Amino acid sequence: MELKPSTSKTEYSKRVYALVRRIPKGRVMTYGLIASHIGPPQGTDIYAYERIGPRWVGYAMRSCPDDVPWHRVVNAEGRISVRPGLGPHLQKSLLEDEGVVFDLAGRIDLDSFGWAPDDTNS
DNA sequence: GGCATGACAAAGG
DNA sequence: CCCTTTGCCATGC
Repeated sequence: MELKPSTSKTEYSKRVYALVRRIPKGRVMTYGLIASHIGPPQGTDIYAYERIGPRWVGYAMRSCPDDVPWHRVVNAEGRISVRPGLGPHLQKSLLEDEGVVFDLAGRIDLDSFGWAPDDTNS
């Protein structure tokens, strides 16, 4: 897939959406994992990317299309990130409906529910 | 076209 | 466990 220099950021967002759509039901992905799997856009300092990559994913998800299962994206601690205007309640409910279990601290066991594109056990 | 802000993460207090 | 700082770009006003 080509990456036009002038629209690399937009393409990047598309990649994020595409990847998030691939997350199986009942599994979750972290921002950092998404970022590292997609890789930095052309001309991006990869060292800087390792620090801000996850953040870019967050920017992209901020205005997610309706067909993107945004609730399957959680932060590195397995915690739900609060969306502007919405409390964590909705996202938690959506995930629990899919069988995702939260521990007493309200965190997801990424070791069990975390998913990667190359996860054969999808 | 400048200024403030932020779905993150890791480290430090 | 909670709060603060730093990294650094896209987005919104």
